[in-house]
Amino acid sequence: MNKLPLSFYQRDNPVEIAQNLLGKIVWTCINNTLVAGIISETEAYYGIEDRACHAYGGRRTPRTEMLYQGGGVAYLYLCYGIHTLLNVVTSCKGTPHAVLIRSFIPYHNSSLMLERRKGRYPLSQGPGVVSQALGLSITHNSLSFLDSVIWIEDHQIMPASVQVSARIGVEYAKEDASLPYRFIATFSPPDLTT
DNA sequence: GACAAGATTCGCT
DNA sequence: GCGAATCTTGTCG
Repeated sequence: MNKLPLSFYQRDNPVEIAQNLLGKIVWTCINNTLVAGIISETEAYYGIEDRACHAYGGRRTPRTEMLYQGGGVAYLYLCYGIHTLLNVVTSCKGTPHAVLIRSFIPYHNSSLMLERRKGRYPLSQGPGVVSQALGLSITHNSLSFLDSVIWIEDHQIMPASVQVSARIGVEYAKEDASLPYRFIATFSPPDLTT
């Protein structure tokens, strides 16, 4: 097992970490059952300077407090009252940077993901869908990636190519909405599912 | 205490 | 392609 160390998360640049997370493997063990996926799409949220970030302008509320706790924990929140979105908190204590996991490629136990998705496809594309497939809900907010039921490993899988674009669904962030903070990886072979 | 809006998904037209 | 679903959070009074 090659769990990512705290030093991976506590670097200061979430854009770099968002790119580095591509090809890493995210695991969850919920109800004593393992599932895993190869991270294939991420978005960076650049703390207080980023209008799209919940902590823009240094805002501190009960919800955003999590973002200030220092890298290496999970930030999950409910979007549109329906969907749970999974973020990786990065940087050090006091700096509210985060990376949103938007999609992954099923790597282990895709049959359980299909069950959790109620037979629907896609299995693991889209931020709300990612949380469903991994079995996560807001009750898993604040969990540590170093010592809990969710963690990320490095299996030395490198993307074959990486596409960069503007983030999705953040039009309200005005000029920051067009920043190139979204990263989409393709792999070779394209389907590594076990 | 009330209200508007949201880092989305799904089903139907 | 469009609109409903659904509820927490943040802001304002």
